[in-house]
Amino acid sequence: MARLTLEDVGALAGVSRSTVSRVINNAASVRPEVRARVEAVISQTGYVPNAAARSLVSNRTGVIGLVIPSHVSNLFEDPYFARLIQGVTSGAKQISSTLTLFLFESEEEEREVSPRVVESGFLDGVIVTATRPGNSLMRKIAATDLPLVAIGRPGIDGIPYVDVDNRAGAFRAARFLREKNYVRCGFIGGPENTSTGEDRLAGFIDGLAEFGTALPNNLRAFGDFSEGSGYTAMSELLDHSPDAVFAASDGMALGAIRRIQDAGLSIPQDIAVIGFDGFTKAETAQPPLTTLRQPVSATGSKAVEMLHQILRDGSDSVQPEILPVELIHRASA
Amino acid sequence: MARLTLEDVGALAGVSRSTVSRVINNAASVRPEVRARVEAVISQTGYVPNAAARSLVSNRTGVIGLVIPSHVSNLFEDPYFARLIQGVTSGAKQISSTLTLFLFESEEEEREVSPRVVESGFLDGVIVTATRPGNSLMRKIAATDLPLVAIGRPGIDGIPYVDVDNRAGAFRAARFLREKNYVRCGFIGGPENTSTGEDRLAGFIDGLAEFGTALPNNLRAFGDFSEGSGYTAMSELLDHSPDAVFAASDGMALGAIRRIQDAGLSIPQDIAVIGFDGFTKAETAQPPLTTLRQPVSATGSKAVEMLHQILRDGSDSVQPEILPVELIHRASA
DNA sequence: CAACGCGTTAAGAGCGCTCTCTCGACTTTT
DNA sequence: AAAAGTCGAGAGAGCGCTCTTAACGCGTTG
Repeated sequence: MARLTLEDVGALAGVSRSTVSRVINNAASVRPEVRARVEAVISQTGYVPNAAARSLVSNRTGVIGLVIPSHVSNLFEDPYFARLIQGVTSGAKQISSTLTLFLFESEEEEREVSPRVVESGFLDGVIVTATRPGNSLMRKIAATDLPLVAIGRPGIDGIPYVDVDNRAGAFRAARFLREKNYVRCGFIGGPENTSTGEDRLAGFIDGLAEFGTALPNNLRAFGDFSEGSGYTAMSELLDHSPDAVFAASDGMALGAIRRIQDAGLSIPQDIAVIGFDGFTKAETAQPPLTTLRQPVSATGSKAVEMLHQILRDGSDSVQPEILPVELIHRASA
Repeated sequence: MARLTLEDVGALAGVSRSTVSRVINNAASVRPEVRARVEAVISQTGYVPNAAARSLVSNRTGVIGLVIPSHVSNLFEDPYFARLIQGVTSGAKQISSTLTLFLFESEEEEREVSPRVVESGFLDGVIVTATRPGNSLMRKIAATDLPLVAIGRPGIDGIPYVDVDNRAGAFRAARFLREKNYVRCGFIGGPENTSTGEDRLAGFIDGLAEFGTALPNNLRAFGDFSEGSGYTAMSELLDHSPDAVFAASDGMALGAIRRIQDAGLSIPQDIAVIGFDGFTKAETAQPPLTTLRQPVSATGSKAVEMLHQILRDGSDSVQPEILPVELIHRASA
């Protein structure tokens, strides 16, 4: 059977196309009895409005984009993105939108696809994640009038964003370690040119400073959030005998644990370890990892919520949101 | 500035709307000199055709859906899906389509969203993954005329699908263990009502049978592919003293390794372990995991390719594709 | 030189929907 | 009881595009 149109449904219900349209859009000015008749026909026939026709005239597609830039493509296996996508999906469901994913694997791809993404009117708005300050993709999107929400502090003013309180979390980690009287606290950070990397470093330094402690350069090492990079970074730190380490991701913390154990040292007796993320793999680690749990899924749904608000009320109405992180105390520190 | 239309571009180039349309769609019958003039205007103005208007008339949206049913939502953090999504995305890029994600968290959601997914004409086709035989969502989609490709053997006849050769992989694992003279080979399987679960079990049994060995019931245990479930399943097997174990996922293999080590036994001396997946976490395990590497990303892009072929040539033209898996020999077996 | 064919372009219709405008029927007001 | 307002529903326009059809110039042919 060919697909039904509004006109067909109207004919079947003995009303005009306009009336059926009104019923579907829950508009007023339809007698309850007529409405019921139309609804009956709709549910019997299984009529579903044509999305393209609808958005052609309404300029709304019910589609939001989630943009994941190329520089994280190798990190995409990190559960972070899975959770984020789950959060965004569930947020999208709330506002009866669907999610389209823009996953770039090279900067070249970013350049090519961008006009199509942005200009075709195919999207109601986009969420850009894993930004690095000055990311060109974000800058380009921001330059258009496509509604935009960033996940993580964007490098550009005036862009609404959701972030977790990386700074407070790292601060908390430092305080926790100092209160337990660890005196040589090391740090394994994420990439320095990311807001997440910067904030977790800054928060940790501040937290130590609260106790009059500094973070010497030789107790800092950096990775890319992955377990392998944590292992390598820990090797560096080991030369300077820390008695505790705060890693800016659970993955790196796990790498660090492995490195420490490979050195024949035990956790937390010789070196305490704290991670950041709160993923399941932190629970089942040996020893279970003390970590700062960030609400990843909530970040995703919050971003959708903000986007929805912008779509409704305009972008002036929204403020950045900073979601709290929580210290989970387990055996590793 | 308001968005340009074909008409505007035509006016700027001194031609009609139709000609501009022809240029954009690379149709014949446009004089090179006119084409150049139009293209110049397009690139100067940054004109991008309106997606909704386009698909209203052409009945093509350039959007394909990836459906991930509810029963795996708790497994979504498994790198499998990340890789699959990467594969699908890159396949979609090849055919200049975009990917929309349908991620369900409950069966109720599956029911509600399904008409919208399927009937609105919003999708050119869908890829349904992680199917269980008789999955109602798949059945429902198959009943419509929306082009469909399954990932993993679907329970329904006539549906084109891509799968990895689970059976041959498991067969290979059995042969590998028997050739190394392990005599009490245990099995940790996935959910029994999944095609993946079934095939890996059947292949393993066949492989053992090749050497005249049976797989007794007390050397079989089942999990849900997750690490925790592997740990639990291994506990059961331990009571029946296997000297080798084949786990139907790397996650479960890692859980099994942990369980074996917790029992004070060593790998592979006391018990050999083989996994299935070939994910990075298998490499960095202690000991590194021997496993069957399946081409997940390729599975995703292959599925898109098949869908594209169906879109072009009709669904009669495609045959199921079974992608090979590869034994990666490491220290655990 | 009229008739024809061909390549190139314009004009027009129409995809399925939303939204404004209008009109008719009915209710309220004075 | 007539004028005014209110509500319900239909007719029509038009969103921006593709595709069919028609027209137009030009060279070729009998």
